Amino acid sequence: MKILVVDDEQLIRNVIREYAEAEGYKIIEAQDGHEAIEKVEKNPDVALIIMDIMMPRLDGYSACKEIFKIKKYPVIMLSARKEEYDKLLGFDLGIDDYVTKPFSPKEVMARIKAVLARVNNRKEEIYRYEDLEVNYKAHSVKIDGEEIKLTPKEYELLVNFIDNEGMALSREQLLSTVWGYDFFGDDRTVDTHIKMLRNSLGKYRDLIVTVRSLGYKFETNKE
Amino acid sequence: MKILVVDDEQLIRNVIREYAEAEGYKIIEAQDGHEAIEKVEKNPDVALIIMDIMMPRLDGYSACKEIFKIKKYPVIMLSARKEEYDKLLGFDLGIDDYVTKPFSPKEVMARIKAVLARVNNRKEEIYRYEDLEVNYKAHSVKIDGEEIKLTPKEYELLVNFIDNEGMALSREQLLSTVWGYDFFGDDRTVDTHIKMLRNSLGKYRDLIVTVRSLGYKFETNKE
DNA sequence: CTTTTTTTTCACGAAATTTACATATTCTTC
DNA sequence: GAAGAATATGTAAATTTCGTGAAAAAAAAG
Repeated sequence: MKILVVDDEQLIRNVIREYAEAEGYKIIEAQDGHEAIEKVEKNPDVALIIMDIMMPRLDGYSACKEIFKIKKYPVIMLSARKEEYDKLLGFDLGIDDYVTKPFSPKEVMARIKAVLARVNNRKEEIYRYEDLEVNYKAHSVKIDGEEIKLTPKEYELLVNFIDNEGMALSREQLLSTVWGYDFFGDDRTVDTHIKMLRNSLGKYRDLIVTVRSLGYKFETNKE
Repeated sequence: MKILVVDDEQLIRNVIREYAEAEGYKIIEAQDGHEAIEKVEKNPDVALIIMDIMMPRLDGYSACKEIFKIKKYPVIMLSARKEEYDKLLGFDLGIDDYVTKPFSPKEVMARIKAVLARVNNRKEEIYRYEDLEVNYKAHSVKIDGEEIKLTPKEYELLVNFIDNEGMALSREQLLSTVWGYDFFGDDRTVDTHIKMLRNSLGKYRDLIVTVRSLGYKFETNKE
């Protein structure tokens, strides 16, 4: 999970990097608002932004405003003085949390976790097609009311297909979204998992359509 | 649904009002403990009280004591310093949640929702499934009418599972809700406690289902 | 302060899952 | 309908994840 740390003080960036990397997060740094915007554009998959308010060139508020035009990212604000907090509330920018300097690294880590947990907790729907039912909350799949057991990869694959219903996905795409950007294995691994997922899907095995020379797609006949 | 916000700082009251009304809640305000008691007497149908600890005239802690004599309302406490939590916990007043200042409006809203959801799920004082019985008030668990002894962590875990029946919970989620958001230990600690809880649950050990590569869920077959 | 209970860490083995790869099958093109 | 290319399938080895017990650490009780 990527975190973008925006602060003009290198010491602050280093401290957060050290602690966050120990927790398994990937850190990207920026020194000011402008650089923050650039980094977000290059790394649209950052999960959280930690942003100082007072910075040269472009301050934290303004940078957030710009960044939110691209996408509404979760943000934790850093600031030196308490009064700035009141301003923040007034601005109603949609800041997720706020930490005053000086802070303990432990506190920042706790807040990072808290914000990410809250943001990630928004799955609630159930996907249905005929007698196929995917319950995201329960992490379960039912066919004809009977729960079928999927391995983690099968489940992730299926969810990814459903999220991109009707769209052909290349093996590379599937590898990078389901397996992760750091997977260095064989393309054909996908085929094996498709095979297993199809078997698990039983009478719905044909929802996964082979797109020759490209990859696969999930397609229902509902129109 | 009515929420009573008790804080001497108008800014805080305004912020909470603004966010809560956007979510469809009705807000009543009070500036101190005495006023809070008055407002509760006038509006006995409030669904939740958000209360600051440090206030002039009558502090939040004492106000709660008085209010609970009327009725046990769900309460979220606000406080400026962390040490104040410990006091709260020590006094075991039955606070549902607490938030440290400075807080993010979103965090408070998330907690409001969580507390209300939990309270609504607990209309009954006792959770029952077949011969499993959890008495929230008494903090006790019975199987076949026999009380079983759970350690505090086992009990908290079980209650958390029941509150989220059917939902797959990651180890991180369990750690942050049962252990607290500032727990910095090993993920696998959860496994050990699951093991112990399962052993304690005897014939109901299978109600706790492992969700491979994710965590665990509490699942009954009742439909 | 000592004893007891509870919590946490950790490492091992078992079980489930993932991967690679060999072979079979299907599809496309001519 | 044959050749070549791409996909499907079966198998077994490699890896990951989980359950468990034991011991260390921490907290609570005496």
